[in-house]
Amino acid sequence: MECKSLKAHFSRYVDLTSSELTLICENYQQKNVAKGEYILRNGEICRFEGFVVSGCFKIYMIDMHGNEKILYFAAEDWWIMEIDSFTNQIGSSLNVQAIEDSAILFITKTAKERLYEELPKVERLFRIMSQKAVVAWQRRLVRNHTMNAEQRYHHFVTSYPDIAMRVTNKQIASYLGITQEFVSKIRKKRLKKK
Amino acid sequence: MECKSLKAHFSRYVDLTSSELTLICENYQQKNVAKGEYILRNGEICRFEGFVVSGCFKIYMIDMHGNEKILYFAAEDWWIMEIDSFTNQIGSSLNVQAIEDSAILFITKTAKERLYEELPKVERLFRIMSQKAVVAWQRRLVRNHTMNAEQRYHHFVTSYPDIAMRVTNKQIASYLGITQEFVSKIRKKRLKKK
DNA sequence: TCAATTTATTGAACTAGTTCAAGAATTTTA
DNA sequence: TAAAATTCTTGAACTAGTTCAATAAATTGA
Repeated sequence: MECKSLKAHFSRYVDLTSSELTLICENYQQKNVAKGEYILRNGEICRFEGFVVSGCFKIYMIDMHGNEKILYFAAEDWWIMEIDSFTNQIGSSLNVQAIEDSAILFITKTAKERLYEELPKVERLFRIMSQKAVVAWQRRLVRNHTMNAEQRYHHFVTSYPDIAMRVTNKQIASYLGITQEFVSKIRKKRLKKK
Repeated sequence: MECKSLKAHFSRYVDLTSSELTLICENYQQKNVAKGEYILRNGEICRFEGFVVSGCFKIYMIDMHGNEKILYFAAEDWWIMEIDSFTNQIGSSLNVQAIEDSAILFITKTAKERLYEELPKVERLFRIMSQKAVVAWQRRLVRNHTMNAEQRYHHFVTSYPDIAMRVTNKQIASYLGITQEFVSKIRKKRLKKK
């Protein structure tokens, strides 16, 4: 199976022989997901862990006011999973929806568990990736506390220019925790400057 | 060595025999930290991973305006570490300071690495704990996006009543990402209601 | 291809939270 | 135990960001 990008991704974190990489990747299956399709809905139990090969997803929550709050976007080389729901087989609090025609590689819970047993290095791999994720979430929280909306918008479009071009302003607003209208005003101000 | 609370903490995540627990805990050393003392400063390389036995710490960053931004408080049974700095031996972006006379159990990088080799279950343990941490940071971000300052204050004091009583309002304000003055106004409003 | 729907823009009125300043209360230090 | 330092409180003026409403632009669907 074609799983080059996943192999490259894993190799960034842990040294793996090519037979180890093959063993790991044998557990992943490819799946195409059409734009608009959900691969996980709030309340469902997450039975897979996915890696984006192509396309883009939004991962969001519905807040207490019924509004969609985008937690993050997942394009090529990003993970889509609801760790809590996947590990503990409890209802998911997140929704994962394709915002482009996409392809993912996914692994089931059973296969993942077998893989952890078969190859303990996989524990290390996911430990390291999770620790990286913690750092990233901490940094995002600090950015939210120290930067104003305009600075956060600027940070987003310069840090993730590819994503910024592929998603709507409304979605960027939701991700940044501000209103669509305010994003529009920020953009107007930025256009003037140039 | 006395390391009951650490053993109990580990046992919550992975099933470990008492000899495994003992093996793990042999790698931890106890240390007393006086109020005000730093166990890690911005720029230093984090050479340990700590677990709070008693007392309380604040983990904070200095933002672009020179202001202290508290990322979290760590009291009994919480971890104090700078994952990024510890794992990659790069300069820390965080400061960790005792805000009460405290005692911690800590492990050095060398001991931690040996432990991962000796007992692969430790990889799993820290993988699971990191994954829990990711979920917690995600939830906090969503709370920041969906709740106003008053609701966040309320959430904090009801979720962590013990911490709320031990830290100053200024510190709570920093943790919540609002001003000290506004916390004062929220408190006034809440007192009136009762 | 055209109608329907969603998204983007704009402005005016508003509000949650900030800033500044000054005095009161508490904590720390010597 | 007094002096010094920090924290807390309060009010007035301000501002970043919201809300609402209406129109324009873009996207989607049959």
